[in-house]
Amino acid sequence: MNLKQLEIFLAVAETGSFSRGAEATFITQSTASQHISSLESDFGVRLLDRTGRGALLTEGGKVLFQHARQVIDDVQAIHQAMRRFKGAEDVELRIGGSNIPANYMIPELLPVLLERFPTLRLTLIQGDSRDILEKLAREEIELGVVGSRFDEEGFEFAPLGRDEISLVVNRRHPWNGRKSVELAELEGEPLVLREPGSGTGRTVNEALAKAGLPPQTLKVTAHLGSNEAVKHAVASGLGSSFVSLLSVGKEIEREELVPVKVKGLTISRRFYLASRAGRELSPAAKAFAKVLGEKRK
Amino acid sequence: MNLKQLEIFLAVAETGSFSRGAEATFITQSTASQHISSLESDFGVRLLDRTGRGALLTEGGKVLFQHARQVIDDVQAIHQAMRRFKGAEDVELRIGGSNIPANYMIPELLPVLLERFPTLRLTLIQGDSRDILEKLAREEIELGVVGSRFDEEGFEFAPLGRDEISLVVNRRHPWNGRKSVELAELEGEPLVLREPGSGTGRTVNEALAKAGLPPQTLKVTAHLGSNEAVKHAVASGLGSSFVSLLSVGKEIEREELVPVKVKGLTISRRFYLASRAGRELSPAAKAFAKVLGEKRK
DNA sequence: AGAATTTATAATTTATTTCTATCGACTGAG
DNA sequence: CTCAGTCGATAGAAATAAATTATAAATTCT
Repeated sequence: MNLKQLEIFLAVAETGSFSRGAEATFITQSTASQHISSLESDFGVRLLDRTGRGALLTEGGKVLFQHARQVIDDVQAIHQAMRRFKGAEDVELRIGGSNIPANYMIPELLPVLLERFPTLRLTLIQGDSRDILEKLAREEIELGVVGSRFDEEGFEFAPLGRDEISLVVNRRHPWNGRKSVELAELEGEPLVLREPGSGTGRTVNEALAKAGLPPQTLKVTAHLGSNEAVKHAVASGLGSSFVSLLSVGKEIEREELVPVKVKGLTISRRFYLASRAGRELSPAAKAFAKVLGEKRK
Repeated sequence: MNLKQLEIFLAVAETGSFSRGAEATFITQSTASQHISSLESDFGVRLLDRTGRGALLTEGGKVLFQHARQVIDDVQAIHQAMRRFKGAEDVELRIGGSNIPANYMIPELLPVLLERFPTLRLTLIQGDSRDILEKLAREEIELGVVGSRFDEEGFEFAPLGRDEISLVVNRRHPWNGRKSVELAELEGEPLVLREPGSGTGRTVNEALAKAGLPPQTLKVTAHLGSNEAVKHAVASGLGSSFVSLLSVGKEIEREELVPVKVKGLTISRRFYLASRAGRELSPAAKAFAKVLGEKRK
C-alpha cells in the first residue's frame, strides 16, 4: 500500500469509475485498475463492485475510504506546512538576547524582519548570556545574541560589530560642549554606574582600571540595577555615567543626555550571535541573522 | 515523497542516526541516506543536521516530524481497520427482515453468528417486504430476508427454503390426536386468521381458495393483527388457525398448540435473501448468508 | 596517529510502475 | 436483438525507481 494507490482509490471511489478516476489522477485506466487490484489483494478485501457502468464502494471500501481520505489530507498538510516553513510563514522564531541586545538592538530589527516575513511570529527571551546559551543548548531557542563568548563545545559565535560605551553627562553639566575631557578629570566627578556584576558594569570597570583609574579612585555616587535607571539618574543630574551608546540614541537626540569623549579611553564591547554548532538554521533564523549583520555595518 | 520515505525519516530522527534508523526499518544505511536526501530536495529544506556522531533534527525537520508521525499513525490505523473489517470485528451488520424472518428465523441464527464473529454488532430492521427492499436500495441495510420476491432491477434474491404454514389447534380441541383432517371439515370450524393484507394472511387465503375453500365458505371468528395474537387466541380456545410452523416451535413443544395435517393442502412459503445486485457482501454479511443457508436445510 | 564510526556517492542489480494494445463483458439505442 | 460504445482486466514492453554493494570522505574516540 502506498500513497499513490490511496489517491487513485479515492479518485475512483469519488468519480465512481476507474476510467474517470484514472483521468483525474493523470494516469491510464490500466494503471488505476492495477493499483486498485493491488490494494484489494493487500487487504484481502474487495473494495469496489464493478457494475459494468462504473464502480461502487463495497462495505470494506467504505471503511478504507474514510481512512484514506484522512491520510491524504494529512499529506496535503505536510506539503503546506513545509511550504510555509520555507517561506517562514506562520513560523515561530525563538531567539534569546542578553540585556542590551534584547532591549536596544533586536527591537529595532523587527520592522525589517517583519517586512520580509509578514507572518513570522518572533519570541524574544531575555536573560544573561549564561541563561541564553543554556536555552540554546536545550533547543528552546534557535539563536542568541550575547555580550560574551564562551569557549564551549556545541556553540558557534559570530561577531556582530561593536557597541561603544561612552561617558554621558546631563545637558546642564559643564562638560556639555567640550570636545573631550582628560582621563584625570574623571577623578572627583560623581558617577552613577551599573552594578559591577552586570555585563556593562564589568566592561566599564575593566576598561577604566586598564586606563589607570581603578574603582577606588572614582567617586561613584550610586550603583544601579538597570540601564534605564542609570539613564534617568544621569538625566536628572545625579551624576555622569558610562552607558552603551546603543541604549541612549533617543536621549542624545532629544539632548537629554550628552556624550562626551574621554581622551585615551575607548570602551567597546562586542556582541555575538550564538548558535548551535554544525546545525542548519531555519529560513527565518537565517533572515534574522542576515538582517542583524547588515544593521551593524 | 512517499510513505516509505516518511517512515525512514521518522526512524532516523528517532534514533538520531542514519545507520540505526536504517537498521530499524530493515534497509541499508545507503538507502536511508538516499531517501532522506530525496525528501530534503523535495521540500527544499534541510531536515537533519549531520553532526559526525549522528543526526539531529533541524527546525524544518521538527516541523516535518510532527506531521509525518501523524500520517504514519493514520496509515497504521488503516491496516488495523481493514484487519478488523476482514475479521468482521467491530463491524455493524445491518440487515432487514419481514415479520416471520425477523421474529423467528433471524434471532435463532444469532448465537451461531456471534460464535463466529464475537465482536459483531447486528442491527435488525423490521418491516414489510416493500420497506425492506427500499432500505436495501438506499443502502441502509446490507441484506434483507423477505417473504416475496420482486422482479425489480438492482436486487438479487436467493431462495432460502420453505416455511410451512400448518393448521394448528388448541390442545383440548377434538382434532388433537387426529393424523389428518379432510378439507371439507374446515367448513364450519371457527378460525382465527391474520388480516388479509399481511404476507401470511395473503398466502393462506390464496392456498385455501386454490384448494376450493374461498374465504366466504370459512367461519372466520377473528382477523388479528399479529402472529403472536393469533397464537394466543388459538391457545385460549378461540378457534383454530393457520400459522407458520417456524413461529410456533416452542408452543408445539410445550403442547400448547397442536399441528394438524389437512389432506390435500400444503401451504408453504418461500423466503428469500435479498441483496443489491452485483455488489460484494461484507465478510460478516457473507457469514450471515451462509449460516442462514445452512440452517434452512 | 590510527581504528572505528559517521554519512555520501557511484555503479549495478532488482523491483516496480506505467503505458500501449487488446480482450471480454455489459449497456443502451435503434 | 444486434451492434456500436463504454467499462474494467490483463499481457507484454518500456521506463522509472529503489535497494544493494562497494567505496569515499569526514569525524570521533582511544
